This record gives sequence, structure tokens and C-alpha cells, in this order.
Amino acid sequence: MSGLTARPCTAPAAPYAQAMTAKRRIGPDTSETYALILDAAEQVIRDEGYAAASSRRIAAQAGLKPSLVHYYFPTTDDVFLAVFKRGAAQSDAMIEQALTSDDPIRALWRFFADTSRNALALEFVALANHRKAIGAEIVKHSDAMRARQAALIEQLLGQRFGDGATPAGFSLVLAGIGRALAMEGELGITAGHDEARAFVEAWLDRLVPAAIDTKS
Amino acid sequence: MSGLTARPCTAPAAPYAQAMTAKRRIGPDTSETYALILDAAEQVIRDEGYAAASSRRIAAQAGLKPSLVHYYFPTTDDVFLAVFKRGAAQSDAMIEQALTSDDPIRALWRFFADTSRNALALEFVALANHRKAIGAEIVKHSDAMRARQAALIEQLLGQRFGDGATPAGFSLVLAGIGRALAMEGELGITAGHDEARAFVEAWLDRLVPAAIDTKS
Amino acid sequence: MSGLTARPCTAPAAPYAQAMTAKRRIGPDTSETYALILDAAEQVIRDEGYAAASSRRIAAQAGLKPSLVHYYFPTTDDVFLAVFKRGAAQSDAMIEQALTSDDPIRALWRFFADTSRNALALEFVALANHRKAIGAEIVKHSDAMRARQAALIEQLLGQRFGDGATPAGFSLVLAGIGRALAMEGELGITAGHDEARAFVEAWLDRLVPAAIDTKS
Amino acid sequence: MSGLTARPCTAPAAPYAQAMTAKRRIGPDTSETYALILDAAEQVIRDEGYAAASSRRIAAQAGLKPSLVHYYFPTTDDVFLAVFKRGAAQSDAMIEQALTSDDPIRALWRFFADTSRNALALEFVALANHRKAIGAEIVKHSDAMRARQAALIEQLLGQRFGDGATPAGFSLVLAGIGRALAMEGELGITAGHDEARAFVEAWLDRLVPAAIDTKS
DNA sequence: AATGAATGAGATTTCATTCAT
DNA sequence: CATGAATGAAATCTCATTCAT
Repeated sequence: MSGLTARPCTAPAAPYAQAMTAKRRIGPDTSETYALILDAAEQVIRDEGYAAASSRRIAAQAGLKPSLVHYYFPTTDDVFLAVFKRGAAQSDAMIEQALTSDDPIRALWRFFADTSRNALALEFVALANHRKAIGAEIVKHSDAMRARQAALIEQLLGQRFGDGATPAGFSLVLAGIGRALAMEGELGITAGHDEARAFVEAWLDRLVPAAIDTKS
Repeated sequence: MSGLTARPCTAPAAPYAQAMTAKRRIGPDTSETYALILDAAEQVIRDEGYAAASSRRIAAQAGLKPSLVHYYFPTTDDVFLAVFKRGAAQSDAMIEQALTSDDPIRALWRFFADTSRNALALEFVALANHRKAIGAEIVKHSDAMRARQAALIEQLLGQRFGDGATPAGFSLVLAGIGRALAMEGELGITAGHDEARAFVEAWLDRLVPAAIDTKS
Repeated sequence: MSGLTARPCTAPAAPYAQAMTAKRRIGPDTSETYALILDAAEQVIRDEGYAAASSRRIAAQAGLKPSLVHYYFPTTDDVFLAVFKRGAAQSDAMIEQALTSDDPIRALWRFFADTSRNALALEFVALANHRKAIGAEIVKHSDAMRARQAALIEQLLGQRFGDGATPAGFSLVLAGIGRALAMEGELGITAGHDEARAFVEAWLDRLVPAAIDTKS
Repeated sequence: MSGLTARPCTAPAAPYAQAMTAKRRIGPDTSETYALILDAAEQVIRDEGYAAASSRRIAAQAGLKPSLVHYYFPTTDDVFLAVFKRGAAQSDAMIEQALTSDDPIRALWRFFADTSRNALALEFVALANHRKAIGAEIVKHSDAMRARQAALIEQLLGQRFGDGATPAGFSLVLAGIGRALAMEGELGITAGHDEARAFVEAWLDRLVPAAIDTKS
């Protein structure tokens, strides 16, 4: 795979963080170096894929020595998990901001169709295939996010759904279409994109007519 | 699968083989090992992710020596590309079958929401981020598939779309929702799934009412 | 060494040609393919060094399949030896032509200082370090050549050497200076070259004055 | 040899090390392994040719693990370059010593005709054909050496040259003859050697008569 | 006369990780 | 806090060679 070597899963399903907490610093850290490593790791994952995100590569990106990465994150999986958690927290904040904005539904849609966080999320989904800790974290985060959205959508749209849709279903549908647009867009696929966008917007207009006025 | 009489791809990548590409024997004897490798590679990618699909790992899965994998596929990328192309051809066939069935729209929807081909497709999308050859192939295939679907949808549903939807947009929307269901389902996320499914089916019922009778 | 892998010397000091003569064709062959392989091998050795001249690489250069190279030359060393022998024969011819020309001494000097055959010769000398068969062949050829030259120089210049020089010594001196010029010239070293050339020519003029007139 | 306080060259080639090159410890502890690798590499190149100098082979010669060789020299080319540079520095020292001796011209001639450093130098010239970094280093070193010699020869012999020879040309001529003697001698070619040696010495006697007395 | 298949060895390089300091 | 040294494992790829056809 030329450069994409699968790391030997020395501790595949191991208690990846708790057991060695005592040994080395793990978990949120306020130091600059810690953030620097996460930034570098995110960059590498985004640009070259999770398989390229070795501790050496991350250290190089950060301008640090590999040993230091291991000092902060005993295991490379720890880096992945920390990057995911930070990214998930950022997504949460963005969604929270969307949901508390003037026009929550459309803000949510814009978030879903936004390309910026998509490549990273996709890498983590692919990664989840063989890093169970990542998979569990994704599920946890995804469930919480959908529940939060569903609650707010219910409160906002209440009885409006006439097509058999429910808040959670609505959230999933928007997310699915948005993600497809973002993912395909990044690959360079554009056929049907404008039409799909227009279709969703027309649909939202029917569901949330009042917001048309308040929308920027 | 073995019906596509795949030829070993040593020829295209090996520098010394250009002169005799045409003479390459493509009988079943040759294809067996070739198909075996592709099967093994697909299995590994599906189960453990593309990053785990090393020539060693693939060979082990196929019960072959690693050297033999390199004999058929000089480069690991060649394996990926061949697996993708074979998978794409299979998808094409499935879609074609769906589109020529009694109830093409719902068959298409069932294909999109089907979990079986999804993990593999996702791996390739992730892989495409840093393997341009894969990316190009995905785009090519995806564009062709969407065009084919749009043409048939147009012919079937014609003026029925009342929401500003168009055939290509419709295809994308169905694909996006289906993929979200499949991907999340595989991860273990289920919130909102039944509702989303019901919603799509209700929508399809409004668009393709006649088919309700013919559907199983 | 990235691409320069030392071939495992499976049969290092083995009777590299005699023993398997019966098995496969070896030794001078008049077929086109045989010459094609030698041409390709020479090209590769010249351009990329002897270490890059693998049977695969040679086959690629010749547009043939690797198996065919092995069919003509059971061992890669056989290729080297054949290339060397052919090159040596060509050098012999060139020297013979020089020695029978109007101005043999200067023609010999021009041959020595000629760059064209130098890179190849150098590769063979380097190769001789660990392929004893090559080394033996070089010594044999070199001794014969020097003897032939010495005989002719003696006949031409006879008693002219006043500096304690003898024909064989004279031949070696010319060869050494010429080779240095050629070798350094190819590397891009030029300091002192014009001066050395002028020096040799002045020397030859003193030794072979008559030829000044006959020289073109 | 260990007196040149060589630093491990991990720094220059390893991407992650730029920041701390200055901090690299260069104490004897570090240098030992480094020098050990260089010694082993030089030995292998000398005995079996540059093509045999794989990281495995070098490690075996040094009694180290192959990984350790890569730790010090990320790339096999780095080993070659380091060996060349060290050898060049040693040559420089030897030449400097020759040039500052009682009888510099004859000492230089003895250096040129010395067999000990010749095999190695030849390997590097052959290597230079397809390793441009090596080639550049050879040219650089060779030019500097010739200039230094020419300057000193001029100062010593000044107007003595009567045959159209100049200091730089003289240096090249001596080097060429000396190298031919050394190289052929190593191969086992001896025809004309004594005569050539006698010829050069007679020539030097005419050029540097005074030294006859001081010479051992 | 020629060639596809196969294979074991080995070369280069990268990795994660440990450890002593 | 941080890091240089070291190492075993693995990944990718190339080789020479054999063999059956």
C-alpha cells in the first residue's frame, strides 16, 4: 500500500486508556504540546488518511520527536481517540450553536451539508472498522447527537410532519443527504447536487415557512 | 464473479509485458488464482479495513504466498483498483437488475439501503482521499451510475415530481439516505432508522402508487 | 540501496558456463534475440550501473519477457560475461584498427582518451570485485591487449624511448592518462584536462615527429 | 577516524529532526555505533562491491541489527555518502601530509600509486554513475584536491616544466598513471607495471633532481 | 523455441514501542 | 519533562531461478 502500513494491533481491544493512566499522562491535558500533537494528527488524518497517521508522521507534522508523542499518548490509538473526542466536541458545539440560532432547522441542514468536517468524520468511520474503541465512541456520540437534535426538532416542528416523518427520522434524513452531498463533493462528483439541494430546501420551506422571513 | 473472465493485471503495470498483453492466456486456470486474490483482498478490506489489506495479509487470507500476490498485482494499489472495479461491476449489475425489475424505484431504494456492499464502498471512499487512481475510478463509476439511474427514473416518473425534485436529485437523495442507514446500521447506530425508512417508503408510495399492488 | 539489490550469488565461483551448456543455449548465438538481450544489457549497465542490470530489468529494456532472458542465459552472470566479451572484441577491433592506421600511436591515444567505452569498462572493473569470472576475463583480455600493443609499439618506435620507457610501460602510461581523462570527464571534472592533453600530445610529437606530417 | 567526531546523520534526512539537530549529542557514546557502521560499510564495499552493501549486510558485518543501521542512516544512500566523505577526508589528510613532507612530489606519486584506497574509490566512481549525490561529492572533492595540489606543485616546481606541462596537468597525469597501476594491480594485471613505474620515477628525477639525495 | 506460474530470499524502509537517562 | 538509542515486526517490492507446458 506504499506508505500505508497497518499498525500491528498490539492491544486491539485492550483497555486502551484506563490501565496506563497512572503510567503516563493521558486524557485531556492543557499543555501546548498536547494540543500541538492533536492538531498535527488531525491534519495528517485529514490530508493523508488514518493509515498514514503514524506516531512518526504525526511527530514530523508537529515538529516534535516521535518519543514525545508517545510520552503524551502511550498508544497511537490514544491519539486517534483524543482527536475524535476533540472533533466530536467541536461538532457538538457547532450543532448546539445551530440549534439555538434563529433558524435552527436550516442551520442544522447547513451543518450537515458542510464539507469541512466531513473528510475527518469519514476517516473515523473507516477506522472504526478495526478499532473498536473508536467505533464505540462514534456510536455514543452519534446517539447523543441525534437524541439532542430530535428533542429540539420535536419542540420546534411538533405536529408539522405529515408524511409519517418523526424528529429522529427527519434528523437522519437530513444528515444522510447532507453527508452524501459533502462526501461526493469532496471527491468531485457533482451530478444531481444542485437539484438535491433545491429539493431539500423546498422541503424545508414547506416545513418551516415562517423562517423564510427571518433567514438571512 | 469468475464470469467476468478477469485477466491478471500483471500486464498493465509490469514494464516488460506490454508486447504480449494480447497473448495473455485468460483461461480459467489463470483466473482462479487471480479471483482468489481478489476475493481475499475484498474480505480483508471489508473485515479489517483497507489499511489492513497488506500483500501479506491478503496472501494469508487466500492461502497463498505473498510473492504470488505481487506476481499478479505488482503494486498493492493494483489490488485495490481491481477489487474496486470488480465490485463496481457487481454493483452495476445489481442496479441494472433493480432498474429492469417490476418495481424499479423501490428495488433501487432497497439496493441503496442494503448493508452488504456498504462497508466496502466506504473503505474505498476513505481510500480515495489519498489514492488518486481510486478516486478517479469512483468518480467515473459514480457519475455513470447516477446518469443511468436518472435516465430511467425520468422515463418512469416523468412529471410526477412536484417538490422541485429532478431525477438526478432524487437518485442522490435516495442514495444518501440509504447509505446513512446502512453505514450507521453497521456501526450499531439505530436511532431514527425505522422512522426514516418509513418516511422514505411513504414518500415512494406517493410517487409510485401503482407499484403498491405489484410489490411483494 | 533503493533498487540496487545485490543478487544472491547462488553460484558464485561455479563453472558458470560449461556445466550447463548442454541444458540451454549458452555462448555465441547468432539469433536476433541473443543480440537484442546483449544490447539491452549493455544499455542498462551503461545507464544505471551493473547493480541495476537484473534479468527483469534487461528483459524490460529489450521488450522481452524475463523468462526468455533466462532461456538464453541461464544465469545473470552469463549475461554479464557475454556483454563483456562482446565489448572486449569490439575494443580489440578498434585497437587493431588504430594500430594499423597511418598514425598508430596517436590513434591509440585517441582510443584511450575516448569516453564512449569508458563507463562500461568501469562497471566491469567494479563488477570484477565480486564476480571472479569477470575478473579473470578482464585480466586475460587486458594482458593480451597490452602485449599486442607493446609488440607493435616496439616495432614502430623501437629505440626511440630515451626516458627509460619501454613499449609496455608506454602503453600503460597512455592508457592510464587517457582513462583518467575519460572517467573524470564523464563525471564532470575538467580541471587540468586540457593541460594534460597538451602535455601528452607534445610528448607524442617528440616521440613520433614524422607522423606530424601524415596526420590528418 | 573516530577523531572526526562524526555525528549520526539521522538528523539531515529524518524529517522530524530539524528542530533539534543542534542539540544532538556527539559524545563518544554516540559516535561508537556510528563509526562502527561506517567501518562495516567500508569493509563490505571494499570486499564485495557497492552492490553488496545492503543494510542487512552492513549490519551483519558490524554485528548490529539492520534496524539500527536505518536508525543512524535513514537511507542506504546516506551510508554511502558518509563513507565517501569520511574516506575523502582521510585522503585529504594523506595528501596534505604528502604535500608537506620533505619530498612532496614523490610522496604524492606514492599516494597515487598506492593500492589501499583505490578499490574503494573505484566503487564510488562506479556508484556515482547513478547516484547523483555521490557524483557531486566526488566532483567537489576532486576539484578541491587538484587545485590544492596544483598550487603546491606550482610553488615547488615553478618554471621547471619544459614539456608544455602545467601543475594541474601534471597532477592529473600522475594521478592517472598511479590509478591505473593500482587498479590493474588489484585485478592481477602486471604487464608493463614495473616499466611504467620506472618511467615515472625517471621523469620525476629529471624534474626534482635535488630530492634524489633526501629520498630514502 | 518460448513462456506463464510460482516461490523463497532478500532489499529497503517504516512502525510502535520500550527503556535508560 | 523529555529524548536518544535500540529493536522486532511488518510492509512493499524486486530478484534469480525452477518448472511444466
